[in-house]
Amino acid sequence: MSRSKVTIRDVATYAGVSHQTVSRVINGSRAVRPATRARVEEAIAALDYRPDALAQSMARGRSGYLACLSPNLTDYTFSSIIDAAEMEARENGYYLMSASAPDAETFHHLIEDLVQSGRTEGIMVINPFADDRHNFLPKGHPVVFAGARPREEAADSVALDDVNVALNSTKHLLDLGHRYIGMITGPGGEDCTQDRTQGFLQALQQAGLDSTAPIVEGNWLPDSGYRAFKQFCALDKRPTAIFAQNDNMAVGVLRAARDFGLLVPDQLSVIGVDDIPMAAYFAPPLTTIRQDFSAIGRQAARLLVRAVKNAVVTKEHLLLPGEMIIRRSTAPAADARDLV
Amino acid sequence: MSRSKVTIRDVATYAGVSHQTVSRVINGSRAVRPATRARVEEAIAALDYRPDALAQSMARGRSGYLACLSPNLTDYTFSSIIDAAEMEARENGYYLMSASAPDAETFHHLIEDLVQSGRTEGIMVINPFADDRHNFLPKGHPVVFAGARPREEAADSVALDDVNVALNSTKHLLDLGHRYIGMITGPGGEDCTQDRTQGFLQALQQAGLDSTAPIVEGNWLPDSGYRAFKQFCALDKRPTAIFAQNDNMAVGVLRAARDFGLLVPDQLSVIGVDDIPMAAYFAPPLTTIRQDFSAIGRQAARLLVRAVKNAVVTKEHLLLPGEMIIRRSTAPAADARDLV
DNA sequence: TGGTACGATGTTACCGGTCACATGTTACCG
DNA sequence: CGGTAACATGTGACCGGTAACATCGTACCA
Repeated sequence: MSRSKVTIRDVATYAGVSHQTVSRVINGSRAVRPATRARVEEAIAALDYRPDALAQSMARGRSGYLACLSPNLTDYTFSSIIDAAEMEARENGYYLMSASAPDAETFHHLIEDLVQSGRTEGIMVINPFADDRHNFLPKGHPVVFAGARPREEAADSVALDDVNVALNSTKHLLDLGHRYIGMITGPGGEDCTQDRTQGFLQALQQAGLDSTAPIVEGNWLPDSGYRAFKQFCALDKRPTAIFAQNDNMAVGVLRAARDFGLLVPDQLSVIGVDDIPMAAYFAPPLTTIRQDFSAIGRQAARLLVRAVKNAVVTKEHLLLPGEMIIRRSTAPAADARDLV
Repeated sequence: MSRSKVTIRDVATYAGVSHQTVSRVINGSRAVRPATRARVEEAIAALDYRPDALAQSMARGRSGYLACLSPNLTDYTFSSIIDAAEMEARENGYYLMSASAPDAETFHHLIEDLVQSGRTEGIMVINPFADDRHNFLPKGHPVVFAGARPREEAADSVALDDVNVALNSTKHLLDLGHRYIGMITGPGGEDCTQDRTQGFLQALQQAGLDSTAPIVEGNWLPDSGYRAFKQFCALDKRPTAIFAQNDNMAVGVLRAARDFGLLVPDQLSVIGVDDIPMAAYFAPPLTTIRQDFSAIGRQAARLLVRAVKNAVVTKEHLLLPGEMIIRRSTAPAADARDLV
């Protein structure tokens, strides 16, 4: 009942000390005699006092909040990064508040309102290079990019080693004897798409294959994988293996193959990227490259906290490795199999 | 450069008015002469002034934040609710900050720190009755439950109409001629599990079947569905259809059936609940009851905002209907088919 | 035993807004 | 033309903490 109105001065009066001493006790200052501390703590308990976080923030000039902007929250890859980041932030004494910005305009508005107004001390941006939104980023404010390498060096970043991941998945297919491999990419403008494409082409080149491999652009969603499959089928020569730049699209391929009577992996190998939780449950279970989303989130939060605390430090750009998870959607190429 | 230090009084001086007039302009008060307003706005632009959100919150006594606590963020059902709630909150002038509380202790601690300290004005709790965490909820503080009916009437709530959803899915199986139906439930302690179980039994009863149907407890995750399938197979008489209380577990059953050489839907029908985005991509595509997570989130946020604004209103308890999505994992029972 | 340093505590200003109220100005009316 | 209402603006307190500095007492050392 008296709740929510009891202030630090009430406690001070009750304990017979000055409000500053109460403040010292709250903040664990050593400069308080044990007896005094005990009296204050007793008063705090008696009055059920809780420091007002807003007033603290105001006085300290630190809000204690970090922000995380992502295109949405429903995508597993985003939400799992955020989940980890939030915990890491909390363990470091910060709250992470996440907001989705489906479009650049919302993004701009959020930056304006979250950052410029001092609500947040630092900001984490997931998948920042899907459009021109990174241009709106505030100068001189701690920023970390998660899930994509930054095009500029101005901020810390944590991302999957996309080039190598693509390189390795493609190599896996090559090792299985596939010589004509199709790829389904993410939207062309995205950094991540470009890196994975680069890795793919690099692997082909290293194998001495010309890079006339068929490439279809998707949008990360299963249905675009489904449609891409149909495009591959319309080609004169159908690829014997498909590298989808994420699991969602790979799953679309799996489904399409089934619908059109093509056996995976016997007639077509499929590999994805991410290792979404359901990957093992499709038919057949999906071979993929696992991303450690949790690590990405935690590292990003850690870098952000660091940037917030020490104004100037050299920027770090972390590239996390992927882990190949071989399930049953990839197999030796039909012609290669004959040789065995 | 001068950024972040320019205050309302700087603007006032620049415009030759009092700080209070600037405050009026910021807040869109009508009581400012157009000419004055123009001068102030000019000053604001010239100085690149942005009101300090913290100071505003402090002075107004309102933080402008709502909190959302959920067991985690990675689960699609949670993240999609939160995503929608966050947007709705934002459209109503609030920020929603979400935090995951995997266990009751963390939950308790978060409540303490987020609510009691005045950081947030209201709190949304997703899936609140998994353990005793709801006992920690603060009295006299706006609360809304999302995703589960509350056991007490003290707060608003928005949830799927679990009883009817279960009733209908079971009826669907009964209509297909199945007479021996197995069920995989969520953890026994959860409200949602209990409601869905109730609907299931109710449907059986209405069909004049005794309720000796085999029931196995799962944990909402695919693997528990897989294991449940094996338990069903160990029975003297194997069910011809399975109602899984969520899609994840249904997917586990699909996978297990395939692994053990049972054809779905020919030899076994499977139905889930949720309609996760991937539901259409399994083999076979999963029949399920769609939950409108977005509506749940938005409604919950709307109720919370309402509760925050008007201290006392009668509590609302919204029950949203599910939508049956019939795909290919359910089919007439083998014996019933013979009759056709 | 006096001076100094340090530990414990109090005092006052301040963070950057908003609020309640006072004051000044303009307009309207009898 | 004086009085009053409505409008426009200014003044000072206040929100609930923290920071910087002042003060006081005591222990230590020469």
